Amino acid sequence: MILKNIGKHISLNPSEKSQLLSLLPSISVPKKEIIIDQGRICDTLFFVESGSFRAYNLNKDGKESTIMFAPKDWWVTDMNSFLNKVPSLLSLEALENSMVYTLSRSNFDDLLNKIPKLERFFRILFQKAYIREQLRVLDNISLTTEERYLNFIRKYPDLAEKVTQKQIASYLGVTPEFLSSVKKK
Amino acid sequence: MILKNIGKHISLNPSEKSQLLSLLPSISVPKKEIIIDQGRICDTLFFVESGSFRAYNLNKDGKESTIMFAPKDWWVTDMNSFLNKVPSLLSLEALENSMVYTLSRSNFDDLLNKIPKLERFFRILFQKAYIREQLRVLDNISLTTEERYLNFIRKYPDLAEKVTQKQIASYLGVTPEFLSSVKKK
DNA sequence: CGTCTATTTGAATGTACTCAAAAGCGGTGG
DNA sequence: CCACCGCTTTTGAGTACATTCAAATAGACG
Repeated sequence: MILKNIGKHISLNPSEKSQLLSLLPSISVPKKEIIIDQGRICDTLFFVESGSFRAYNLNKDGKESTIMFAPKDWWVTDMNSFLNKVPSLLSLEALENSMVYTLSRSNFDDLLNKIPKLERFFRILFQKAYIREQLRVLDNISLTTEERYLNFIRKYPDLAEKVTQKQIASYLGVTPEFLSSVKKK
Repeated sequence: MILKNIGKHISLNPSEKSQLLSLLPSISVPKKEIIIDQGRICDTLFFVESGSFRAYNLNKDGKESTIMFAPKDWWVTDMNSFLNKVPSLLSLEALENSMVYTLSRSNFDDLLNKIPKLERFFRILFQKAYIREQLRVLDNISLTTEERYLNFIRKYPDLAEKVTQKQIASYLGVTPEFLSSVKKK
C-alpha cells in the first residue's frame, strides 16, 4: 500500500523499493493509543497503512481542537516538530486499531539523499497538503458553521461516520452543543 | 534576491543560475494592479522581488476574504490553479509598486526536470507553506479574534503597517466594524 | 479643496458559547 | 444477557461575541 502510494507520483526500481521498506518499520497501534505526544519533539513521520487517526491540540484551558484527521493511505506527523525539532503542538491518537509505517527523521534525511526521486514525491505531497490547508483556511474565514459542516461530511463521508460529533465540532472550531443545534435543522 | 532566496536551501552553479534566470522574466507591477484574476486559470508562479501583494477571494455575496499576504522575498500564486489547472479561487493585487519574477507552469516543469536540485528547493518551500497554513488553521479554530489580531501584528509587524484595517479584518475572518471595536480595548 | 474610502460609533439582531440537566448509547463486568 | 457506568448528544436558558445597517468622523489622494 505504501509503495502504491508513492507510485502515484514517482516510479521506483526494485532495489529502491527494498531500500525504502528497510527504513520503514511498521507497527500496529491499538485504538485510543497515542503515538505523538503534544509538548514532546516528534521525530517520526507516519504512513497510515490501515485504520485512522486524529490529531488534536489541547490549550491551557483544556479546550481540544482537532487539527486533522488521517485516514488510511495518508502521511501524518506534526510536521513542524518533525522538521524543525520543536515541541509538538498536537497529539496523534488512533481512532481504531491501525497499522502504520514509521520513518524516523534521520532515515527521512538519508532516504532523500539516497533516492533523490523522493524529493519529487515529497514535493508533490507537500504541495497538496499546502493546497488543502489553504482551502480549509478559506473555509474557516468565509463560511458559516453550517456550510463548513456540510462541506466536511461531503468531503470526508467515510470519516464522518467514524468520528464523534464532538470531534467534528472541534475540527470545525465550534462547541459540540452548537454543532448539535446546527444539525437539528 | 531570487538567487539568494533559492540559495537558502540549495546551491546552484553559475550555469544553473543563468538557466534559471533565463526562464524567469521579471515585470514591474504598479500599485493596485491585479496579476491573478479569480475565476481564470492561473499558470504563473510569482516571486516578489520588491513590494507586496494581497490574495483575496470574493464570494457570491460580494464578501472579500484575504487568503494571504505576500511581502517581498515570497513565492506566491494560486497553487491549486497553477498545479491543477482549475479556475483560481483568488485574485492577487499589488499593495504597492512592485517587481516580480514570473515562472510559467511549463517553465516550472522544465526547470524541475533540468535542475533536479530544485525539487528539493520546492519540497522545502511547500513544507514550510504547509506548516504555516496548518498553524493558521489552529489559530482560526482555537483563538479569539483578539488573540488572532495580536498574533497577526506580532508575526507580521511590517505588513500590519502597510495594509488597511479592513484587509486585516478580512484576513482574520471578521468585519471591519468588529475589528475596530476589538482594537478599542 | 473636494471626493472617495476607511474607520469609528451605536443600536438592533443574530450567531455562538457557557452551564446545567436530561436523554441516549456503547462498553464492561457481573 | 442485563445493569450499570461513563461519555456523547440533546435541550434550554442566559450571556457574550459578532454582524448588519446607518450615520458620523477621519484620512488619503488627486
